[in-house]
Amino acid sequence: MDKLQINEIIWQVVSSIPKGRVATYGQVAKLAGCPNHARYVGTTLKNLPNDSRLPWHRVINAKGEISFTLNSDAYQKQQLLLEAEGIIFKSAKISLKDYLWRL
DNA sequence: GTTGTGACTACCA
DNA sequence: ATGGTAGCCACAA
Repeated sequence: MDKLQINEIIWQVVSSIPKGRVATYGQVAKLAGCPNHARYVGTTLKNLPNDSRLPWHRVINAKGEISFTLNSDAYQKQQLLLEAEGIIFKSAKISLKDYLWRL
């Protein structure tokens, strides 16, 4: 299993996250058949071209937060994309964890 | 080969 | 609940 295939699987898993739901890096790694590679998922997403159609914004960390430094422009961009899908987590009662992708 | 780094996690105090 | 820490592992320099 070479790494190009791993990337393809990761892309496939990410693209299969239902709209309006989110998944953690660990979750994606696991579904891709690579437990303990949560970090690699992040690196992979980082390498994505800007015009990629992949819903990378639906991938968050295990704490149920966006994995960018708070209020960085990348952070705000992701938050915007999420809100565009109806994922609002600024509310006191609702956090990103409430949108976790469950099978 | 070695070292440092990171869009991560699970534990533990 | 919260912060620190130790695993984790691919990748680039």
